[in-house]
Amino acid sequence: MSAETRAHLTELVTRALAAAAPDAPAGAITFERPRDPAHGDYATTVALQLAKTLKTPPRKVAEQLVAALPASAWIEKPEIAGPGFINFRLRPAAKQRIARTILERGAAYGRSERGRGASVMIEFVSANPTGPLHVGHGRQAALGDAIAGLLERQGWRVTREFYYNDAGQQIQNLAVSVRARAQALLGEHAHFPEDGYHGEYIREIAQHYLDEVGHDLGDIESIRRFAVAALRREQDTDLQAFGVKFDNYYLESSLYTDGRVDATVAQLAASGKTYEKDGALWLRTTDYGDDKDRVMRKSDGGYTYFVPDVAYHVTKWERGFGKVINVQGMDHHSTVVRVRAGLQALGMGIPPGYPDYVLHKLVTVMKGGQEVKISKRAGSYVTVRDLIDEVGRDAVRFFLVSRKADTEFTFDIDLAKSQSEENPVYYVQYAHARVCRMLEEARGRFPDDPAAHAEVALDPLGEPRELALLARLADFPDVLDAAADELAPHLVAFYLRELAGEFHSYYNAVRVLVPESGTRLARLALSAAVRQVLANGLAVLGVSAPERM
RNA sequence: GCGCCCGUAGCUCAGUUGGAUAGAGUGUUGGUUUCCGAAGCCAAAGGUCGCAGGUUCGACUCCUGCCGGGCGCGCCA
Repeated sequence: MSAETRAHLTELVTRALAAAAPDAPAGAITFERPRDPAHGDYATTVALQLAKTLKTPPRKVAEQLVAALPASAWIEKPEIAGPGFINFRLRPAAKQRIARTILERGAAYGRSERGRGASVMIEFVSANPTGPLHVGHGRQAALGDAIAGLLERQGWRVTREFYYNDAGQQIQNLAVSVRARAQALLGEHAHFPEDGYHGEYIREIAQHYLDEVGHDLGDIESIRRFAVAALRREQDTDLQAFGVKFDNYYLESSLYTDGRVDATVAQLAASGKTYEKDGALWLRTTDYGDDKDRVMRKSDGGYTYFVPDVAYHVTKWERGFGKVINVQGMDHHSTVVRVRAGLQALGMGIPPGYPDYVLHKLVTVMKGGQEVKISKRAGSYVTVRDLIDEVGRDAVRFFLVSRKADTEFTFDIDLAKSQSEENPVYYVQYAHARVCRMLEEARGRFPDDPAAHAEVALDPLGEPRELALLARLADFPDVLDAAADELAPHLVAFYLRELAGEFHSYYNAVRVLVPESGTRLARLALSAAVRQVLANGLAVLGVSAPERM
């Protein structure tokens, strides 16, 4: 629903309410799109909602409201249906307007200022440099970047951040693994660590390391630095191929070197929310909904991982991000309560729900009819690179955001390959390419047609399919609003699938390039509007909108 | 055992924050191309919304209890 239409309908109903039911409690009037188009373009349930407080049957409330409704140039006289729905039907002129609006606004159609320029950070991927990115990271990358794209179009100042641990136990494990492989390559006897990284990439890194340093392995620290740098490069290359770009990389190690971890512990201790037991320092996270208290400082003096996590989120707050969204796998959900509890205990005035989390379920990968186990240590997991190489970047990105984050995702590689032409993304991209060709064809056949479709009279657009298409185009801003509010980019993917379907159906039923120029121009304008919305929607998801394919 | 998440058509999934007769894709079956892209379109068939209660004008949606699946439950990260 366009902003103008919403404002107009709200105005009409508000005036009718004031006239017919002055005692009605004030509340937001909402409109919905009926599932069945026969019920009109928009419907409101205010009569049903008010029936109880007004002590009047809902149907009667509806009748009184409709009787009091002022006349409008935008909508037909509404109908009452069922128990008391009020159904509105837009006049064709009101629907036709949307095409002009889209062509005038272009890439900005669907943008809003709801974020008011406030800063939001989206932290996602955040893979440690211990191996290539796996499909779970791919889901995070697709989700996080799409959410970032949504919020940018809602007027937020978005920062994409990648947080990683470059100095922990896992990194040490990586270095030891690489050293063992390097020693083996030199023909030396090497003890490979039990829980080491077994992937082939470890051997490659070891080989590259030897190529650089020769036979003298050097100390473990040199190996660590080399391995981390190599894996960071590989991850960056993959992310670039995926079309995801981060504004900032934050190193966990820096939290220690700049004293933030110690400062956080001291601050928590001062808050009175900690206690010593069994030689360790505990945080009373049960005060904030956790099911048990958590150790902050182990009896050996080291910190548990959630302490730097809290310190890290303090930096987000202090860097001015009033809104923070973390995109992580569901296996991290136990950290949600813990991190929030830590932030609360600091007493810095950070809101209880800070930060937001989008947790996604695991991606299971099927290949050759067998499940491929996702495990860094096993080294046999499917990487983001594998998927991109096999089914293409656009298909992977579209696919990975086509489902709600909290549902399990089965990515069958064989299926994705064999059916790649029937992927939803191809269907949507094909629609875009089809309009592009149409507009090109029109330029060739009717060189005298003005290019400025926005100036064209749109009243020839009256076919049911055209009106349905116009209504669908008008939904786009609402879809973006809902997707941004719910951090649910799959809504955009579904919308695009439906829009493309509506469009293909239209193009099969109606000829655009008819001799009559008024009709032709109006249909070309509608086509151009469809193309624009497809392009805008695909841009949100980070998927390209090809002009031909 | 405890906590969180999920359960909708054969399969993969939506469901507009409680609204009208439950929706797509895919698969199956049938139809469709002198003409702007058939990578398309049209139609049929396919349902105990996991089960049982409760809340109310009205429940796939909210509450309770079961059943099934996933994840987490360490002084690991």
